[in-house]
Amino acid sequence: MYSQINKNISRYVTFEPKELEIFNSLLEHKTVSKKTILLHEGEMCNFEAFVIKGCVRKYYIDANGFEVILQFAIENAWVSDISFSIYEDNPSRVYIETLEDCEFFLFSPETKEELFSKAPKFERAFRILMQRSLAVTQDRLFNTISKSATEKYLEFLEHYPTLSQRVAQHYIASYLGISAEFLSKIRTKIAKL
Amino acid sequence: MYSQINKNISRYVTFEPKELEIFNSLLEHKTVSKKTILLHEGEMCNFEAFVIKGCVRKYYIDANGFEVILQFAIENAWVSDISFSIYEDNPSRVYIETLEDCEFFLFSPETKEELFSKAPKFERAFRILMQRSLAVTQDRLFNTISKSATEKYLEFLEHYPTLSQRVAQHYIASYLGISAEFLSKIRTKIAKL
DNA sequence: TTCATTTCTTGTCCTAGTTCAATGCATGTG
DNA sequence: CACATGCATTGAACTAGGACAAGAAATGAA
Repeated sequence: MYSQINKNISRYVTFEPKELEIFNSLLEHKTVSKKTILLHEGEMCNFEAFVIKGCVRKYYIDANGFEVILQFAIENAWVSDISFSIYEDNPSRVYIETLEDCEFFLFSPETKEELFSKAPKFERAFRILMQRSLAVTQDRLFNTISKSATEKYLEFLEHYPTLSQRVAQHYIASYLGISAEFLSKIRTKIAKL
Repeated sequence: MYSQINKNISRYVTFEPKELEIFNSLLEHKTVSKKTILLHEGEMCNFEAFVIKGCVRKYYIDANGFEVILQFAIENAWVSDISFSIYEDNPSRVYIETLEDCEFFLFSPETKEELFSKAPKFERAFRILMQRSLAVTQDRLFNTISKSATEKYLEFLEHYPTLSQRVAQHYIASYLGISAEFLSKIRTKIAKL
């Protein structure tokens, strides 16, 4: 049950069995059905979630009412809204929604603190996870700015080979920052090659 | 001399004078003249820099030879290439260049480790800094995807009021992900209002 | 002060991607 | 099963922004 998350958290920092025990004891296990919104815009995000099974999307709604998907999180990924740390008092601007039936491990900010005080090495592990998310996001920013829609789509397929089967195309379009219609045209063009 | 950086690092974590002393003793002070490249593509980034004075840009070069600016760092900001943490063995894909005469405090990865072992609370401070960078980058990704060039430029002016005076316009264009010519057209249109 | 280099502006033409239908196809639900 | 809703496709018309070129203005080095 805990092997997935323990493997994930141990990727860059090695933990003692005892430390992992503390970690596991603080996790909350949760099952959520498809199409459930875990976090609404305007709420405070009081969790950090590790996806054991399933798929979620994290998205903003822009000034014109369009959804912009910031992240897909599938098995072994973390999701949360960390933007509260920018505008400390302000509530979240993002939505987090399950796209499939999901299974999670959850943390509240308080239990995270408890973890850090009981086993300080986790501070380091979470710093490195954060660092990796930043690197991924920077990479995506670069791609968004410098690549054509077709290039972005092909790269997406390479990077998330299973995802294109699992989620609706218009979500992928939204993730890539292009219209659903245009993605469809790209796909027919690619298929003809 | 150390008050700026100490204020910065103490923003989210409170340190004892002794801890700050350790921190300061590990910093390397460096003066670099304008137009110096601190990090070339293909090198390992062996520093994390805090800008005391001056301005630097961090950029990629895309497949067509175009520069894409990922970050401007001015006084009290941190710059580094953290992408090494994604592709552990791979060297950096980014350049870091001073745009003005600059003064820095520098850290090597080794001294950072030394700091963490001597004063573990810094692990936390750097985790939170990382988290903030991630939030800023996510925000920027959202803007890049969902806003028009004009909106992005106006927001840039609001967010970095001094920067538009300090750096060449084509750098700003590159940061916004638009062509220098188009930015110029936007500016004349705005001026006519 | 002069010449060279970089930066900024402006115009013209062009294209990648959008918007708005309309249509067909899946799907899930009672 | 039928029907409603959501999803993907296609086409036509449109537009934001890019590419290119040429000139003006600013900066800087000698």
